[in-house]
Amino acid sequence: MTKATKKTKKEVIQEAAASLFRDKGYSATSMRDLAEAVNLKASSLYNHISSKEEILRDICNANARRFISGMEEVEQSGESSTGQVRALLVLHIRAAMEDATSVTAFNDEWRHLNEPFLSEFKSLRKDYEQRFKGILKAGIEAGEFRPMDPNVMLFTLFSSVRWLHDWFKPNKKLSAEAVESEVIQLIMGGIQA
Amino acid sequence: MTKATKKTKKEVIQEAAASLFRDKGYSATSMRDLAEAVNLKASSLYNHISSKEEILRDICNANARRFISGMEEVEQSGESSTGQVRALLVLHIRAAMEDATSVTAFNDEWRHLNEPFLSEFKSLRKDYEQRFKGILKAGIEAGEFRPMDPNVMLFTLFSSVRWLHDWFKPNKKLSAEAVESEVIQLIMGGIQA
DNA sequence: TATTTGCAAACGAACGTTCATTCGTGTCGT
DNA sequence: ACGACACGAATGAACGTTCGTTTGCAAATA
Repeated sequence: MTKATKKTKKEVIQEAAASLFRDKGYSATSMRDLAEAVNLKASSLYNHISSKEEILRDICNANARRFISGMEEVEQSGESSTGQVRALLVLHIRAAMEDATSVTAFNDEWRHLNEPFLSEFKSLRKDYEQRFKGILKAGIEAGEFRPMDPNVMLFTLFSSVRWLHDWFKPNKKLSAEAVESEVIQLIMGGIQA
Repeated sequence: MTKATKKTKKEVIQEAAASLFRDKGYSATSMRDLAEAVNLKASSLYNHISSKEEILRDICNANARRFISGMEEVEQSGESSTGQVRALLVLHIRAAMEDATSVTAFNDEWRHLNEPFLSEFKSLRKDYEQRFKGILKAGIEAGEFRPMDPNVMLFTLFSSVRWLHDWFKPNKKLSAEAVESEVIQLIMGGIQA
């Protein structure tokens, strides 16, 4: 073993699930698919997890935590609006590239949560959006960004970094760092005054 | 009524399906859900369509046609690279706003196609991407756009307009025209030299 | 020995789809 | 104007399959 940290079987299952959710979607991924991916039978999964939805819930919560704590760090940084947006872009881009499977589930599959978790999740998400929008508004008022509808700005920013987990495979010609810097350049160039 | 043509039941079913596919995803939408949405029983649907997958196929094909014919028009326009990209952005934005449900299925659910339709679709998509990328490369070489990896450019453009079908609801404060012009401004500002 | 893990078997529910049948409507030949 | 007939549309019942999950028990691990 080259890896020092030993993964629990539960973590192995969660990662395999995230990968299947990305490739086929939550609904189209069966517990038998998942079991096969971790060399078990479907019934054995339940020694480690309590339901299919719990897996999705854990994935969504872990990612929500990641983004919210990143947001908090940015808010307390004292940076300019430009610096804050740049830092948030880095947060999104790194997450998409380092944890592609997990972020996909977070982005695309959360709607399959059941209540009350669905509402909880949506409210976390809304909160994050509001705080992001606040930064954009401040930047517009400060004259750092072009005058523009902050909603359009916000969702265009969000979307621009959403393709990464879908299409990006690092290679010789195009490193992760290069992608990061080019995407940021492109987007910041579009919003700056 | 501006539209003279009466919708066939098949079209009604297709539109209801597109809407359900957007809200719940293809896999999570059952034929009984769909039947209920058009006030029928599941078995009755098969008087009008031949399978669940056929519905998805029709949605994907209709949208593929739309984008490809738009691309052909742009290629023959003799516009500058800037003008061509701008026209393609309009194409994507209008499609997302006028046909939100259909475009969503097109964007997100095509992977549930079975062979051989899946491969056919992917090859159409690839072709479209290559032609779009060609325009971007020409713009870079002509000095109209910043020197940048064309793949990063391409996929960032694609993604930027993908939020529209998800989030945009026209209202008094933000018309479709305003969104269109602001998004274009933002993106073109990001890529122009 | 006590606890954790895995598995075969089985569960009810839901899935997409097929089938025989029914009902209404328009079109025949007469 | 008439019954005969074809046809599009809708239905309830049922098909075989797959779904997520539970159960009882054996093997491994502590």
